[in-house]
Amino acid sequence: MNSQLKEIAKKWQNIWRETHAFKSKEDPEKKKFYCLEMFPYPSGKLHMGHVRNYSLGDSYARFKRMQGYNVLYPMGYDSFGLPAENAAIKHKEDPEEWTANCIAMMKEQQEQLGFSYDWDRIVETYKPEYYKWNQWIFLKLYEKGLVYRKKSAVNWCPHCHTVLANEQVIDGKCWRCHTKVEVKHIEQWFLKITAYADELLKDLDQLDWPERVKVMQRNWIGRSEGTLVNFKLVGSDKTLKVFTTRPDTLFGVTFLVIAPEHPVVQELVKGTPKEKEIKEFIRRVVIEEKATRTAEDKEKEGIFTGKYAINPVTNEKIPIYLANFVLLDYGTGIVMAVPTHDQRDFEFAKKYSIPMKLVIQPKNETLKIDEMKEAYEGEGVLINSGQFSGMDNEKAKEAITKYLEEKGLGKKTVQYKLRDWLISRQRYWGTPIPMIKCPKHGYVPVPYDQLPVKLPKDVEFTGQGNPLKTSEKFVKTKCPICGAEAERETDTMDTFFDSSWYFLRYTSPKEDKLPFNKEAAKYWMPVDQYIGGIEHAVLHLLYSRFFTKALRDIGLIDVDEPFKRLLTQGMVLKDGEAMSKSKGNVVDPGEIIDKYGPDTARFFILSAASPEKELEWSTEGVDKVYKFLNKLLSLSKNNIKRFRHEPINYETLNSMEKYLLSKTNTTVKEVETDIDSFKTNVALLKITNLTNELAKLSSKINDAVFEYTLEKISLMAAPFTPHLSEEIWHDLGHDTLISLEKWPEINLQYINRRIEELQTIKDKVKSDIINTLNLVQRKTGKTFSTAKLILPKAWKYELVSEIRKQMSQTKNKGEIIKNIMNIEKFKQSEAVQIIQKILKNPKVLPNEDFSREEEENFLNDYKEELEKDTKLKIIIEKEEESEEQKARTAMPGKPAIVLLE
RNA sequence: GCGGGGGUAGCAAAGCCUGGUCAAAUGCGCAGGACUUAAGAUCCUGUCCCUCAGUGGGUUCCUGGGUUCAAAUCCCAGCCCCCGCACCA
Repeated sequence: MNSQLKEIAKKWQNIWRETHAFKSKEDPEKKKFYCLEMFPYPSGKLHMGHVRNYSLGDSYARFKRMQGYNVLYPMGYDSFGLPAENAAIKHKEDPEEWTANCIAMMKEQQEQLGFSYDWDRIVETYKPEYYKWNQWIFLKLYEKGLVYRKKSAVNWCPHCHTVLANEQVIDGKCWRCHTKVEVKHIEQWFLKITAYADELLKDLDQLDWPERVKVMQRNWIGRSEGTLVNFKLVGSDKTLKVFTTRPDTLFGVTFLVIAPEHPVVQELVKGTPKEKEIKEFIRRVVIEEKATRTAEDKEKEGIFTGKYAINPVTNEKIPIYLANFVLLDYGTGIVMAVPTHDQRDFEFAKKYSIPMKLVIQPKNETLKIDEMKEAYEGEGVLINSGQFSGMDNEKAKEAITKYLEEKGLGKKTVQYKLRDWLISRQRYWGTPIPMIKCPKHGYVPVPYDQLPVKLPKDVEFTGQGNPLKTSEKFVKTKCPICGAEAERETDTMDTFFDSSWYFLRYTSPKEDKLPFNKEAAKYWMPVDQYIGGIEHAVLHLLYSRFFTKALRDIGLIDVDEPFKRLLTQGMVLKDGEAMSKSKGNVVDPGEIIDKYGPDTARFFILSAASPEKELEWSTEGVDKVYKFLNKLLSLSKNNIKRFRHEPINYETLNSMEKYLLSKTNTTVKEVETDIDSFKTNVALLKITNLTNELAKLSSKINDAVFEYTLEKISLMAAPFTPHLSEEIWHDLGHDTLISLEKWPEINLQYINRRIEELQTIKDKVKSDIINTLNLVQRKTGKTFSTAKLILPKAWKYELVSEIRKQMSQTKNKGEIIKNIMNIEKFKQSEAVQIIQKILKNPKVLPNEDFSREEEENFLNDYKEELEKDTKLKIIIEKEEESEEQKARTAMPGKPAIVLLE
């Protein structure tokens, strides 16, 4: 018994493998469904986060398959990256071997869990057959002008010995090793993601993604509309361009501030008496790390350049400062300062005693410069603003911009926070950037027919510098244009390049003419359901969107967005904390599978919490699931003789059988919608409930109904516990695979809400009898042998129906009472009580029309069971119209109970 | 500061969109019972307060208002918590 679930799992996994059950191919006749999880970095071992991710994806893929979709559900490995290289440095291992090993181990665990991947489509990014196409895409992007080289201040991680993209710096620290990043000024390769800024922003609206992910991307792209204003430099014909979102405050500008490292500064101060002092300031500010410089509490520091500019609308001469808070890479790196209406400018002006000018007056108060303790950033009416005075400030934004445009002093413009994507990495284990540096021709792309540029094997891993540089064979090459001695680029690509299009490769993983087959991609794309962690909200998920748009413009695909629907799954916790080695609270999936088998692990991780929420790992919970699954299995194993495939004759069924049929069908219906909307935990709960009902009623129902119900349960459970379901399906006498079966259709004729309702009344009656018995025996010391159940008077049933009718017609309480009082057959004094009870607490009003006979029949069917459970003789009686009843009879739907000695 | 998500019984967690079978699913914990030589497992029952042999009454779903015959659910205001972004001009 103990290992039965495990054995079953192995058995069916083998059968799936041998029959290629989950092989997928394009079929224009069928509706496709592309279900995908973020592919893992192959660390060698699965963790619970993986298990959760893939269990969610697999159950969904299986579900869609059962719904009749042609499902693409692949798996691969994001297998370039630092761990392999670090292993090479530390243990002298070959990164390629190391990686292949890790993949093999990981794949084995995934297979043990029974995920229904089409393994023939495996994609491994470290293989030349894959990264060749990275290089191909790089060159295409280069042709499109989307790749360029630029010297700039970049983030350098001293621990990883490489540069990082902006997206990979979190709180001034490296996303991988959490080392503080440093600033370096070097020339690097960039991808022009900013060319798609507007589209990346706009298309977010059409995505079925969690709102917070969309918000994070919106923030990251950071679009702001504003105005570019030209300020003339005094004593020169140069102009300084300034970006502002507040052109309405232009008349209040009393100084300009420039980022210290702005190139124009050198020019500005050259040969002036202040030159030395300013250069000192720049050095001090710029050398400081980026992180501390942009910290919120950083003291605002500045220095006067000795130069002046002209405010284009007032023609006033205003001083030019440098300050540490102005960022070179946002806007133009030059800011116009309005101390009265910007808090930062206000503080700066106070500190350096720069004059202020009020240009916006709020409606409810009157500001005076001398009394201001902080800047006024709200709305108001313009003052001291020439022809614009008196205008509402929001209107003035447009009016002043228009004025500037007419006079050639500025123009409307849009700014983004999004920066271009720096993809150079000074590490070995990545895709070589296919460029060659010729002394004569500069950087020259490697011709397409020379791809792939393979990673050399003759490199040294010292932990210092880029290992690629140590391979002479790799570095030394010829210029493709002139044939002269030239050097290969030794930078490799950011691994996020690999993961930005891998989902396309799955559609035709063996294609060798292009990165992927256009027709296949056209059929399968976009990914209908994508599942992964929130941590990629602005990394992988943004880059992939960019690639999709770029590849569309290259003409390879015709979709705008890669991932239609996204689920970000919650973390798996232990004792309220994330599992981590340092905390020693890691639960190893391998051990769990080994102990309980894959179905238990899958079922638990899917049922313990809703998918997007955090999940608390619980050993007791796993035990419970294990017991439950064993119970389900024995429900099949112990009843195999009952599976005789006899048709159900509805008319002859007893109440319990009818109840079970009804419950089964409503469950099928509900579970289907629950799974579709990823209420996986709720779906499993309902399946569990039905199974428990079946187990409870097992001996009281006929074989046909038993078989019917178990079959539906096995089908509903198939996406979650596929091995167990296959086994039951097999026990039931089918020779097909349940994994490839259709989702059960519901039989509306079997659905009878009334009978389900009565079932709950029956349970209630039983507990009422038992409770009453216990209580009365304790209090009176008497023993009882008989319980009389008294069904309320017939007219009460009619009364309830009448009240329902009235309530559907009017909402006026008084009117309802009056109408009913006019009906003579109801006993007025009691009727009023009932009506008032119902109106006060409408839940006592049953949904369906009641009939006393129906209820009586139902209770009679259960009489035997009640007698057994309560050890009392049960008498069911009707409360007669004339009879003076001692027991105050309950509302219809629930009989009164009288105990007899 | 901007934006997103939340606050439900001892705990965890459904319900809220689509108001009424909601004193509120389910799980854990706790209590009682059945079975058992016993333990375990399993099953049943109870678990806001009061009362009663049963119908019942009272007070609950962050706080305060509102809409409605009827609010955990809809609307308004406030408090608190979590997350993302942020010297962005």
